[in-house]
Amino acid sequence: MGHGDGRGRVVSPEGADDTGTRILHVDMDAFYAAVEVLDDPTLRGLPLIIGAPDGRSVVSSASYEARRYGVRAAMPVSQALRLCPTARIVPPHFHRYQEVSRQVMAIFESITPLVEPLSVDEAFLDVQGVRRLWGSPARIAQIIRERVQAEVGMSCSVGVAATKHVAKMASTIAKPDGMLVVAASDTLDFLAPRPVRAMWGVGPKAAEALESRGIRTIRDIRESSAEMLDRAVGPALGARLAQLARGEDPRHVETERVEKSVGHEETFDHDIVDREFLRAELLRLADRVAARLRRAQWETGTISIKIRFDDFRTLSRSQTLPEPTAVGQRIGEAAQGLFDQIERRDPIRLVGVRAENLRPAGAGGIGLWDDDEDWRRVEGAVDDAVARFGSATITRARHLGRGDGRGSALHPKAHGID
DNA sequence: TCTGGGGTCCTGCCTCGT
DNA sequence: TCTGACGAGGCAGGACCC
Repeated sequence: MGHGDGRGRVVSPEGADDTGTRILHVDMDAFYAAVEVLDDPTLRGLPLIIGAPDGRSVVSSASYEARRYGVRAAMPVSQALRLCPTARIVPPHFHRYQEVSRQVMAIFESITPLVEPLSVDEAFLDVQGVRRLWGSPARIAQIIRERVQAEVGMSCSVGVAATKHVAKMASTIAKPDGMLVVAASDTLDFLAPRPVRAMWGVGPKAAEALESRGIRTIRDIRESSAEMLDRAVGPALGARLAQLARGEDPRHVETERVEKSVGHEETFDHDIVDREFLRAELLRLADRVAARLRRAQWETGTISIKIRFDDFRTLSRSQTLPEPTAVGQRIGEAAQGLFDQIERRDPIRLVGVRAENLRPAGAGGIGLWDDDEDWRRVEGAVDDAVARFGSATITRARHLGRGDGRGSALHPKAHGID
């Protein structure tokens, strides 16, 4: 296993025992912040908060300098600034993060074809079949760290283990800029003392449910009965945790992933009561969803909407369509229909539209759509809303409006939105 | 203090057809 | 013809992940 390198990092030594390992979990360190530093080196060493500076935005990522003040991802920006008043707020540049992500993933794929990206900044690699080419898993992990640093200019942390779950936990412990190798025979000793909250899939609720029954560590999970775990977190999660606690994880590295749903949602700068405006917003979101479906050549069989009220109560409504579609108008009408059935009239802070039950276009659907007609209708609805209210929120809605990949000033990419 | 946006998965309840 | 059991699928809500 690993040890500190004298600079507070966890780095397994050269020649660490990696017997029985084959999975690497590579996680970029404070990725968004690191990309911003890459593009503007004057930011290096500063506490950075990646997030929109105004409205109701939350922290997307923070540099380690900001994390020292307690700043964490998903924290409201206003709260982060109270903790670290000297932090520099940098608005996110998601397209740039995708670009750098492709560079990093290309390095992984030059090592092994078995790469499973989990998000823009992390991936699992199965290196079992490329040991002759590159060396042992621990050696490959070291090569990856060096190449990412040399070719992209950023640091990453790597966990090396026999299973995905342990590799992921190891990389988390190794952060930042570290590497931790857990030999297969060390797996149970590695897991035993760790808190249940460190397990993948255990969030605040599940952790509380387990801890209230005296189950605090992974060893405790291993020693708990199936019935006890079932009562605490339900049969599915209970069985999974028991398996992971025994060091078993049957999941392979999957290179193919099929999207199961596509959606868009938006939180307003201020809560909205006006139903017509909200209906227009649903239409706009539906149009963006439809555009993405068409680009991917998918159709949707089920539409769902999400509504969040000012008190944060959230509800969803869904409807299976008589025929699958990728037409913005049909998706929008379904979304509006679902919205109209909601009786509660309190101010609303968020609306969302999601397409589920996806299938390839033309596989029995109606297969007709017209971007221009969709767009004219959305534009008309937004125009109506602007004429009636003229608020900043509506102006923003107009700018975000066209999601079909055409247009110029109204093109979403002109505003950094995909 | 005041909580984004994009997703996946699970659970419980209900309806419907057999 | 009525009734109950059962499975499948739709729907709503929530936890979790990055």
